[in-house]
Amino acid sequence: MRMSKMFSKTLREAPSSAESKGYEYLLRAGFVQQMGAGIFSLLPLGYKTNSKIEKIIRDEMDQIGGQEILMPVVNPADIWKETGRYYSIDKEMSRFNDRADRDMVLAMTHEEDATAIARQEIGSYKQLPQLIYQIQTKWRDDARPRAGLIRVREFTMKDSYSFDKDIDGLNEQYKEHYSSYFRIFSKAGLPVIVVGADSGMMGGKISHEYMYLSPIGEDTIITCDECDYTANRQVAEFKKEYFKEEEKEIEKVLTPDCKTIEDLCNFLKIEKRQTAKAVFMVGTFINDKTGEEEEKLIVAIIRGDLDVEENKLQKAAKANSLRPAHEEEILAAKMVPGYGSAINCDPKAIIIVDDSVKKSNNLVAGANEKGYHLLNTNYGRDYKGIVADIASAKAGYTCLCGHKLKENRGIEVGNIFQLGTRYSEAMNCYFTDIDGKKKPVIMGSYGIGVGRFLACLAEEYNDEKGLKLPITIAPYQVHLINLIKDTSIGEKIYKELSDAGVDVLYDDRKESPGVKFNDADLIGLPIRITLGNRSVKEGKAEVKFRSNLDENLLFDLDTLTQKVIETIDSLTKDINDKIIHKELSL
RNA sequence: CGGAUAGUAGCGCAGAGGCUAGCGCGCUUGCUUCGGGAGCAAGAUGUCGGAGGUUCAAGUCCUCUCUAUCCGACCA
Repeated sequence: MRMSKMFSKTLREAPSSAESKGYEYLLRAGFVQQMGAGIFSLLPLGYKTNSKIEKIIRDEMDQIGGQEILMPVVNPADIWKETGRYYSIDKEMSRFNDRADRDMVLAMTHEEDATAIARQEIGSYKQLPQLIYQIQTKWRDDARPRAGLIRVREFTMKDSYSFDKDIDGLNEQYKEHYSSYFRIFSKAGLPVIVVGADSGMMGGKISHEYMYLSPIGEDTIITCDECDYTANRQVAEFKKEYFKEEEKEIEKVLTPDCKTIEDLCNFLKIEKRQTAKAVFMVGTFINDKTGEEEEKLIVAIIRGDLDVEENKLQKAAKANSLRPAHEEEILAAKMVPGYGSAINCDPKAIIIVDDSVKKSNNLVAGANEKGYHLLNTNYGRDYKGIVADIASAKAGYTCLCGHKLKENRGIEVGNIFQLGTRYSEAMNCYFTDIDGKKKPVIMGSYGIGVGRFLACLAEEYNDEKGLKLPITIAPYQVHLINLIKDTSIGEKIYKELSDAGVDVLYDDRKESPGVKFNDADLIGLPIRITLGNRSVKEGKAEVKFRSNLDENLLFDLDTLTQKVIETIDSLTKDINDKIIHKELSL
């Protein structure tokens, strides 16, 4: 490609909307352009990179037996009504009516589609296992897109769907994806860690997320260096210490102005772990069949030294969504904010008790009366509820193995889910097994956000001058800069390299050297060849690596193409040598 | 959806009642220059986000609205 003909231009200053380095460079180098909130176009450089990422993904998916298909973005709402997600997913899924007033949706994921396709094609165990995948546009009307390409509304996703006759088959395909994803990310040079995850609205059981660790990430990942435990905070477990003593009688005490646990502890001169606090939420419960919504007050009781993890709470309460309760709602259920507990509350409220509370006793809790608390409250004796782990893990807490946990921010670039029969049963996707019986197909679904993948690479590979993407995914392998007025040598080398199959970006513009070097730094192609009078006079070209601009090599012009190909091979080999082979045992 | 900020030339910004809206970069033409964002000269570019209103006079004040960004709620 000749830079003189290139569609996009580079920007000297960052557009004001760019707040992360990676995103700033993607904009300035002309990889992407924003169209609206969370809506982007990929310009030629961005699209070339995107295509290289997709190729790595396709190769890997094909390798584990995937067959590429393409499903529609626009779906009849019927299939989404079959699984109930038409009702359970809120505004994030966009809906409209077609000319005949039929309900339509923009598919935000394709479990429904994949299942609808599979039920047509699969009838016998002899056809299983199967794996289909697609790389396709998703629209998710996120309430708040942010951070450039990290959280967008329209994006490209690789999603694959596995179909098996039994759990062993599912486990097999799940493990294949587990390993395959590591190879995909490492081939592109993106460091990721895998974490145990919440299966969220997918509704399955086992699931993992692939996280790129970055301070701009929106997920919190809990890890243990000692036993390699890693989990999204939404599901992370930790070891709680319990304190049991002889059970004492409940006792009401005056505790003026003690609306927070801190005030209460200072006033009573006790530790936070000796208290039980109540957190009030309102959960929405949706009937999958009718779409009817119902709201119920949820009271979460947790020991004062811990915090509630809303995701865990939502699961324990089996709620569709949660929001903080308003004061009136709390009062209506006979509880008092600031002095609340589950004791003598409205029986219609759902009480979820963290196991820390069940296993401790004689805790100080609210008396549901302004200015009063109760000493020595005990779960079981004084109130009952659903016991679950609803506590949020934090750095410094103790891992189940006994060591200290750490926390990091991360960006989810991929996920794998075991769906089981959630979709096949709901959508009547059955096969006849060897024993002649009809059984639901067992499914898994596996996603990679392609645009987010690119965004993460841009975050990972940059410096104060611009991008420096790895050779496996950089839009071009070589940046050829001609500084000589007589362009004949530049033209000759450009042709030689191109003919030899090298991906070259040739700066043939009539620009000053400074402009050319700065643009080359910004776009950051891995290998830079500079043709200048100094070296060309001696029959040589200068070669630099974007990853280390201080080192300057001289290659003979006669053998340049050959040497460049060798260099490309060696850079590629460096990355391939670092491909992570990791297996999951289930 | 709540809170905050911002919309003026392709990009970054100034102009905060006064008559013809500016600066830097970029863009166009010419000459010179040619190894780290060149110099000189001559140019072009705006419905001041939109709609209403106040005023003799509105980028400038008021109302409404749209859009974007950030914080939060939310997030397969």
